[in-house]
Amino acid sequence: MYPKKYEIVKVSVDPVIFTIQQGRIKVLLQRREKEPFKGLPELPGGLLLAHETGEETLQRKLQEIISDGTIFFTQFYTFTQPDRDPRERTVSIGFVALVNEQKIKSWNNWVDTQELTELAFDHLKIIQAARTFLKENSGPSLIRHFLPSYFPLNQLQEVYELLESKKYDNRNFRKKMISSGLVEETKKIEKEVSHRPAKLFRFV
Amino acid sequence: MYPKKYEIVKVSVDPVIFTIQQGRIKVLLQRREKEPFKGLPELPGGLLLAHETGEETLQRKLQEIISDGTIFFTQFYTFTQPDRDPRERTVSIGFVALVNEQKIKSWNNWVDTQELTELAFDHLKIIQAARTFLKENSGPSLIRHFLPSYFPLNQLQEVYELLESKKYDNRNFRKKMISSGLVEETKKIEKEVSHRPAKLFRFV
DNA sequence: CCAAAAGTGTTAGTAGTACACCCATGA
DNA sequence: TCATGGGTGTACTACTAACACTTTTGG
Repeated sequence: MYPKKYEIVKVSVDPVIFTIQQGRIKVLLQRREKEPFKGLPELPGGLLLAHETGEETLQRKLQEIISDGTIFFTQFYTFTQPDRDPRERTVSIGFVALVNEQKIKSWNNWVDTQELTELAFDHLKIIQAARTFLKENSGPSLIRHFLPSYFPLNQLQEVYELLESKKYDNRNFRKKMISSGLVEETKKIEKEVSHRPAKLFRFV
Repeated sequence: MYPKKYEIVKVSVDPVIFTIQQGRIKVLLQRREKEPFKGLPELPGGLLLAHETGEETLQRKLQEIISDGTIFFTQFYTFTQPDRDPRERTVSIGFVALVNEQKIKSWNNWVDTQELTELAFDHLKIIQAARTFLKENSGPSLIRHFLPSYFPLNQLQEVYELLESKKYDNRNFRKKMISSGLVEETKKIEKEVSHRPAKLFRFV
């Protein structure tokens, strides 16, 4: 059987960074500066350096991009198609990262997931896989990262509805959330809105 | 910022192959033939070859080991600790694979997950992560792979109880399974048992 | 006839679903 | 006073949970 040709590869870390703004799910992309795929949008990933775990590489990349080290992320799949990078073989560890919109300064590079066009490499496929992961794992432990610390219940409902592509009855949703014990009412209320201000809740 | 030292690594695929026998969860290990960790048990993994996806590498390994190409498997996590292989950097893509006991010819290399001793590399950690994955994702789509095509409902219940470490009420469990529409009664019955033979069910 | 595991029904409680109107605020 | 989104209760249905005895087979 031997000898076999063991593949020596580079490893990249590709974060699909999601946020929700104005009822739309958006991802952060950057414009690719080099060939191949020069000029096309790509995920803001990077290669693994010596002595770094994948999680550390990601953390370093997130600092460069968002300069806020407290972003939630989790691995979801590793992409190994031999020809996914035309130059040399690169395995990509896919991460999902979640940011709430208040942490975002500029909306320049955020693209609606429903309006994605041609992307570099297999990044479209990676984003779709990330979106599927998000849908299949929607639950308080992920969803909370889309929201600020204090939020109205209706905003929480909107996030659920978006991620799961379904509607909830407002009264039943509220009852369930409150009785679940995962969220609690606070004394804060919404401000500067031209309608009845909402009570703000937080995760316990 | 540049130049940076991009890490060039090998990629291995490490399957945690589970089965259930005599009410115990077991994993397949092999004895390591080379240094480092010579003589210790290890996962039956292998390195990625040129032109292979991780899934193809795994398929090839499974053929070598079990000679039955119809084994269910799924990725669960990629391990990137820089020093996890003391020789050279190796990233490991962890897979969970599930086999039903009837496909197993020899029980030589199967070890009870509760009796694991010192293993090569970080393979103990990988097995524990796989076990957690299994617990968190227990459901018909995974559990069915532990069972033969035709099985008694009580055996299905045992599998659930083992993986989730909890007990179900026998009557309620049966009602739920049958009314779920995921399993159906067949005309086959258990044979050569010294007690009332069970009706056999199958997944639809 | 004994041992061993298979199989079965009813009731009470809990959780989910459907549904329509009034409330508080700013403009 | 109007427009906008916030906030509430009740009745019905469906699922979950608790619980003990009879049945079928081989030895």
